[in-house]
Amino acid sequence: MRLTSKGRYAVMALVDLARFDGINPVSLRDISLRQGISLDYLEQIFSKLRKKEIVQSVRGTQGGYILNRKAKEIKLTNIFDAVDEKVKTVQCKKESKKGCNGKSTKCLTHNLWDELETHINNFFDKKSLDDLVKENLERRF
Amino acid sequence: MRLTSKGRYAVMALVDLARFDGINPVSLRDISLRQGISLDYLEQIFSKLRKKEIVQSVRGTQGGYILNRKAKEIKLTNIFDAVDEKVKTVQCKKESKKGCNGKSTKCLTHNLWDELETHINNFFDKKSLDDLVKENLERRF
DNA sequence: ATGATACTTGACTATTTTGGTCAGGTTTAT
DNA sequence: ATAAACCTGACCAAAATAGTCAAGTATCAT
Ligand code: FES
Ligand code: FES
Repeated sequence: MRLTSKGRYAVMALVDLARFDGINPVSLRDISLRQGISLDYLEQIFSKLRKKEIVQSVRGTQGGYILNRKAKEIKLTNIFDAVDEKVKTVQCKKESKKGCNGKSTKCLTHNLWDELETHINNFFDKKSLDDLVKENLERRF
Repeated sequence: MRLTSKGRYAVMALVDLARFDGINPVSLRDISLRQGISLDYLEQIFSKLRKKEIVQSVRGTQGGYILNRKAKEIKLTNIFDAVDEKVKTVQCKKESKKGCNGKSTKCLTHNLWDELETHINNFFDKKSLDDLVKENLERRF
């Protein structure tokens, strides 16, 4: 089970952005430089974040991105969701009664993977962007 | 974050095998047929399980595999470990003080990913093969 | 002895996913 | 006007995944 860079970068970038929340738009260029993430890649990521209304864009010179909701109300779940970093423990559709490889019934371990998925999502549901910023400041001093 | 088939199959196969624990060796062919997993792929998986002493092999006719320890003492952690299904939330080495892309310091979110990794591993540490077999029997009746 | 069954090993490969890059826009503050 | 910054879509190389294939060796049942 690996966390992909896309998900990691998305959170990293948003934590960076959240630290300036309410002051000025933050340009991707700045985030790119500070966090060492490719600008082009960031643009892909923020395009998705904007579509899911996690951030708002400000175009033109001095533009950039700002949070579209309060940091406390942005959970990791929302972020991962926006960039399609899904937690997927099975291949088969959850709703379907069929099993993985087209079998007529769910496998021996199906329930286990459901539990696992829930367990991981719990973690993402609890953590908000605000938590992350605060934890980060604490560590700094 | 996706769970790979290799890990899923390993657990699936071992649950199947554990149900016959202590009676007879179970052949991969049988597991293959019952669980719908390619025989060749199972062989790769069991080769690793044997090397990590999760199972023992019995060669020849009527041969197969048996558990090498009690089902209660085989945790999901051990299984995933054996088949190299690692939980990896970061790229950078844990021990190293350096960051991901060779940066001189760890990133803003590094601590978060460590927490996540621990959270997931907790789940794997708790669940034993025995638990799985029992849960499965309960559901059946 | 001799099949047949089943484990053993290692190489090979197709597909998918990942982690980007690149080229060309459009918008807006100064 | 022009530079900063967002926006879009296509493209691509490398890695990971999910296997297959081939050629064994060991052991049991008959
Ligand atoms: S995981 Fe799909 S059927 Fe069990
Ligand atoms: S995840 Fe590697 S430095 Fe933060």
